[in-house]
Amino acid sequence: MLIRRNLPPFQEQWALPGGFVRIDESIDTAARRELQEETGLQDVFLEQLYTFGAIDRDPRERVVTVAYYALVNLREHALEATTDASEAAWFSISHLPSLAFDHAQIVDIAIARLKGKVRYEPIGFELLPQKFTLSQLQTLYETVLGVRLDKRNFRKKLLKMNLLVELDETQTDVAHRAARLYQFDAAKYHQLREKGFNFEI
Amino acid sequence: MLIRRNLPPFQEQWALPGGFVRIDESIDTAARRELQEETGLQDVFLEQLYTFGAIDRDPRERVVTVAYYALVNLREHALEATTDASEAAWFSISHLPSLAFDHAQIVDIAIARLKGKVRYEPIGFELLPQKFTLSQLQTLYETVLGVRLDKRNFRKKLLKMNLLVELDETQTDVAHRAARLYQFDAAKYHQLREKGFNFEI
DNA sequence: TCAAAAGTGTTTTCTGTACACCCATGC
DNA sequence: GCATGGGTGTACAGAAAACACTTTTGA
Repeated sequence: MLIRRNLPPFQEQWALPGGFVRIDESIDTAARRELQEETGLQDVFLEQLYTFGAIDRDPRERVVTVAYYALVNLREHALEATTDASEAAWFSISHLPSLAFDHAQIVDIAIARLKGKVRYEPIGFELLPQKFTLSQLQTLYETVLGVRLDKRNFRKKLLKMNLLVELDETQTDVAHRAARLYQFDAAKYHQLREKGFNFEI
Repeated sequence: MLIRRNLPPFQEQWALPGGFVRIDESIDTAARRELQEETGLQDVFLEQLYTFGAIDRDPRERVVTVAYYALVNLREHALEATTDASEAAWFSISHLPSLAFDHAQIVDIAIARLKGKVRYEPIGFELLPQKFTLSQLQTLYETVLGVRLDKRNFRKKLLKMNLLVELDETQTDVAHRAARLYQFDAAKYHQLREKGFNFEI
C-alpha cells in the first residue's frame, strides 16, 4: 500500500505511509496512528520491521525511520480516502513503481521478513478473510514463498496440525464446485504452542 | 557483557553498553563505535536487534534506543579496560544482575533472537574460536537451545552439510584423547546458499 | 455437456531418532 | 591402569514427496 506524496522532496512519487513520532506516544502507537490516519486501516497485524539510519536517506535532514509492516486482507479492510495523503493505492509487489527515499529497500526487507516468518508462524492467515478455502491458503503460501506446492500434501499437512476449524459453509458465487470454508483457531494455536508445538510449512 | 554505570540514573547498576548516535554517522556505525569505545571489542558479528520506544523508558527524558547485539568468542576477543565506563564484565545469562532501564527486556529479546536464529543460520560459529571441536559446537547448541543433543546424530548432520573443514590438528592440553579441530567454511556456505541450500539444526 | 476447480490415498524415499561400545590420551 | 571425553554405525519410525482420477457445480 503506497501513498503518492504531495510535497517535496520526491513530490508526486509513491512512498510508504509514515510520519513523525510524537513526544507523548510510543513508537508502536505512532505506527498504528499513522497507518490509521493515512490509510484508514485499523485492527490489523502490525509489527516492527527494522530501523533505517543511514545518514543521507532523507535529502532534507537527518531522519531515522523505525519501519513497521502490517498484514491486511483486502476483503475485510477497504482503503479509505484520507486527508493526509493525496492518494493511496494497493500495488502488487511484482509491479511496484519507483519509490521515494530508501523505501524500495524497506519493502525488500519487509518481503524477506514475511517470506521467512510465514514458514514458521501462522501469520499467513492475516492475509486471508476469516473464512477461507484450503486452495486460497495454498495459493497464498505459493505466492509468498514463490514455490508450487502439492495440493494433497499441503492439505494433509495443514489439517493434521489441528489448527483449522472446518465450517459447515462453502464458497458462494463461483462457477465450479464450491469449496469448503475453514477458519484459523488462534486459541488452539496458542494452547498447542505452550506444549511445544511448532508451526511449520 | 555489561558495564557498571558511574552516573545517575541507576548509578552503580549494571547496564548494556550504549550511547548516542552522532549526526554524521549511521546507526550501524554508532553501534560499532560504542561497542569499541566501551569494551574494546572490534571485528565481531553485530546486528540490529530491535528498537525500543516506550515513552517512559528513561526517567530523564524521551529516549528511543536502537539495540544491537554482538556475538563474540571470548578466547579471541579479550575485554579491554576503557575510559567511558567505570567497569565492564561478562556475565552468564543465567546469572544476570538486575539491570538499569529496560535493559532486562532488551536482553530477553536478544536471547530469543539468538535462539531463533542459531537454528537456521550459521551464526553459532561466531561464538567459538576459529578452530573448534565438534563437541564444543554441540555444547554451544545445547546451551543456546536449552536441549540435549545426540552426539552421533549431531556429528552426522553437521558433517553432511559440508560446511566444516576438517583440520590436521587436534586439541592440546586436555587430560584425555585430543579431539580433532574443524573450521567453518564461510565461502562454501555462501556458495551453497546461492544454490538454495538452507542451514538448519 | 463442458469447463473449472474441489476433493481424495497409496507408495516410495528420505530424514530424524534412538541407542552402546571401543579408542586414545594424560595423569 | 584408570578416568575422561573422542569417535563411530545401524535399525526403526515417521515425515515428506510423488503421483491421477473422480466429483461437483455453474454456465
